[in-house]
Amino acid sequence: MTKEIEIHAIKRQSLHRELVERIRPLFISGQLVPGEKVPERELCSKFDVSRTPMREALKVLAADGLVRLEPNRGAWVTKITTSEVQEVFPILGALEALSGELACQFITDAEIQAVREMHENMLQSYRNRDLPSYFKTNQNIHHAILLAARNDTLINYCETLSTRMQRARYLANMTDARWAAAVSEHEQIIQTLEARDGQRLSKILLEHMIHKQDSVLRWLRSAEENE
Amino acid sequence: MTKEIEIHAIKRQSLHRELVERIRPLFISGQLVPGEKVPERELCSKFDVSRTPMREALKVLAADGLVRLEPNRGAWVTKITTSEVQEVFPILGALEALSGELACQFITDAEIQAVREMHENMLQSYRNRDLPSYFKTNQNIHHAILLAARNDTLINYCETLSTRMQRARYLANMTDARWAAAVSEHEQIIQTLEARDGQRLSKILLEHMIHKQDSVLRWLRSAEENE
DNA sequence: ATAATAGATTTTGAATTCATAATTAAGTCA
DNA sequence: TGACTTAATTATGAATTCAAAATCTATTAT
Repeated sequence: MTKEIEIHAIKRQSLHRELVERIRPLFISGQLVPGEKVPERELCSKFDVSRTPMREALKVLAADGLVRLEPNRGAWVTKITTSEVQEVFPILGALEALSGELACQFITDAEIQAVREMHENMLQSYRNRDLPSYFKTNQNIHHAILLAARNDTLINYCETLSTRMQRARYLANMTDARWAAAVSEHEQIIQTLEARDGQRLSKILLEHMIHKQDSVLRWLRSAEENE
Repeated sequence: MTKEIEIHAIKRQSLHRELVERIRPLFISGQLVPGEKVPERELCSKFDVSRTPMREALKVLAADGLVRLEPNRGAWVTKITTSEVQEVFPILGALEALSGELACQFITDAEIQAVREMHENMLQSYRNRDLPSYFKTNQNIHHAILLAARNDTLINYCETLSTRMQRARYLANMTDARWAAAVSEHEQIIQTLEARDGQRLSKILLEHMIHKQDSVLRWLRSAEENE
């Protein structure tokens, strides 16, 4: 029996694209801090590229709202403001609601199974009070549902907005009660996904997002106090 | 009585930003045709800029999905495919629904009045069977509602997606029955806005968007036949 | 004639260069 | 000392340059 050889088109990357992909995580990891200047020259030497592709990448990141370009004064990491949070979360809520609706239509049984397993892992992280691990698995679950929506544009939009909001590390500020509530919300999410009840899933995801927004706003307020 | 002098900060623009704003309309006006190559050099000489800011602008337009960058082969105007339409309209629907909901919260009486006037103008264009004028007023109405949502991020997203879809000039293909239905949907939209019924408005806008999607898909199918 | 190859030309991506704006440092005067 | 000027330095934005890739053209072989 001959096995079909899978041919993948050669994926050629331009430097600016590679840079965008490699700089984006720096916002989440905290290496690029909101309110501070983007060290263009430093990034160029770290990635060993000239200023041209780096500046192209910064233009794209600016279009995504991760940096702000001040004419003749360079690029600055955007701050997370109350008004930004109040703008972005409703959008993210509407889009996650849509992703839930679509996911229920298209997700395979195997994928549901995989999400259930992620959920069990997340529960374990919760029991261990392992916040970083909980956070990662949590994200993986949302990402899996998003993928199941089979809509690349939607994936892009959600990820861009998510990245903007993830820079607020609100989880560090989450109360025990809120954490417990989030876990129970997730149990609902999985059950509704298993039942493939799109309408209900979209509603739950929207509420989940509103709670996240509240957490972030609370975190913001406490962060503002401590400065 | 002394009148307060209004001071506006000096708005400095970078070339690439100016270029993005001036190139975007070329997609709607049809000067940049889906499937064709973006004539980089030609655009540079038309706008009298060097390739650097032009290429920066193209990177941003690519992030918006208006052009596709093929490594070492330049930029191409993205085609409007069935799958793209099926991806984008549901997103646009969700976001317009959100904008309707928010608009009902924030819109002023004066703004509602202005929308009502635009609507009357649109009715006149409809009676005159003046499609371009109808199209323009139609857009103005949607834009006014979007503005009333008081959410800049939402405005950006809706406009970007709208631009992508407007390149499909489906209106040329609209049947008389569909045109009449669209007008009556608009009458509902205005009434619901006047009643400030956010829930209902978001539902109507979503349905309106689904009908638009149908029109575009029909247009696409007929366009495919004629090639 | 058609297909294949080699060379010339053009286009692209990215590094470099250069003028200008912004910032910092040094100097001047009250 | 401290506010104000001015010069030096640095950073930024955009034009230019240059190597590599793609495309086009001419030539040769079948």
